[in-house]
Amino acid sequence: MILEIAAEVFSANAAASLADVAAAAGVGRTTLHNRFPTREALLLAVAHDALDRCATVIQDARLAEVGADAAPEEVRAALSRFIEAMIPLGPRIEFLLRQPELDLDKELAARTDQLDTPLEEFVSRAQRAGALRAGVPPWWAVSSLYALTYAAWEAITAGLLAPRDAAALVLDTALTGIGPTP
Amino acid sequence: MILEIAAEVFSANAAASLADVAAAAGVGRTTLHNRFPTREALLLAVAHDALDRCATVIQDARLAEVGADAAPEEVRAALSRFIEAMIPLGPRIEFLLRQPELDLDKELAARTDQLDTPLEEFVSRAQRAGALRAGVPPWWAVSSLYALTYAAWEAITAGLLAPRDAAALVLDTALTGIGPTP
DNA sequence: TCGGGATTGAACACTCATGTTCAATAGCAT
DNA sequence: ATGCTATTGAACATGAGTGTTCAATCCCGA
Repeated sequence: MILEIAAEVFSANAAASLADVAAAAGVGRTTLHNRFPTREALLLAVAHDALDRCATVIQDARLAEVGADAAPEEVRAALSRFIEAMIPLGPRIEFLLRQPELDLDKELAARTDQLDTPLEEFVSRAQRAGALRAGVPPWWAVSSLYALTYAAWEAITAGLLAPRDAAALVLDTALTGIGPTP
Repeated sequence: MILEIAAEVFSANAAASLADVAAAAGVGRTTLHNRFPTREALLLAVAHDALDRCATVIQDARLAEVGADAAPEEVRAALSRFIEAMIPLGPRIEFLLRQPELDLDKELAARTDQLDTPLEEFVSRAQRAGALRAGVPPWWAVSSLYALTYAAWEAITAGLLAPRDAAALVLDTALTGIGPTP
């Protein structure tokens, strides 16, 4: 619980003090120090929690069940599950994006890479199945998905997009783009 | 010159000290203080410089010349000009993304909105011309373009993508997505 | 060569976040 | 009720960044 609030506070202000975090979480600053001895420990804990949630989302989307012979509808459904579940993680993704110092941590970097692997393999299989376009580098497909999902999250916080519509919009844009219907 | 370096330093570490910036820029800390009296003044100057460059890019892309009767090739060419010119602004866009406190500045927020307007109008005209798909909200088309362009910039810095290939990749993904070729 | 503005390093006071300690308190299980 | 643990506010020392001042120096045009 503290970790989610900390993610939000640090997202809104990367230089927020621990007193700010404690106040936002409704606990004393001493308590915060008891659980996370240093500022860096707190930042790492928030980051690992965020990655934990991403891992869960990827698991729950059951991308691994989609084989190289899957029908396009299956791929679409799996992607939809993934996007739908990623969107609520917006504040945590925002935190990871806005704390570039964390990129220097080897363990976090390794975990991030680990998260991308199943996604890229999924894309690769979907391409062989003809459900995603061949020729697109899997890492780029994954990057695009993340980028569009994050853009949707931003639009939601800006009040431009209804949360219920977000996943469909991202999926549609990712799959068919914004070009003319041929 | 100082502003570009400052953008890079603050992108790599949002909490960088003014001494860090001065050292990276190869000037004394006193000189930095002479030009930008306070830290906030420096941050605002960097942000305004970034927005200035974005405005120039948008001008130079000559989106306004593309009317509601433009051919798809014209629209594609204009978008290509825009994306191509945006990519070198990567560090500055990164700076704007990673300094959320700046969002609180009314003037900056107003300028950001002003920048989006011509883009959204361009999208709107291109949709009427049938060169972009109707039904996609113009603000979302613009958001998607930004998101994909930024993703490409990240890929470049990660060494995954050749700078020369970036614009074509973004344009292709934005227009036709990563779904199967129908 | 000379003069003036810009640049610089050093030093200073000030503020603020951090991390620590400690005694008081609250909640909870026995 | 009793004892234990977690929580809390207060206070403190420390370190780091900020903004200021000033004298020394550099650079460039006159």
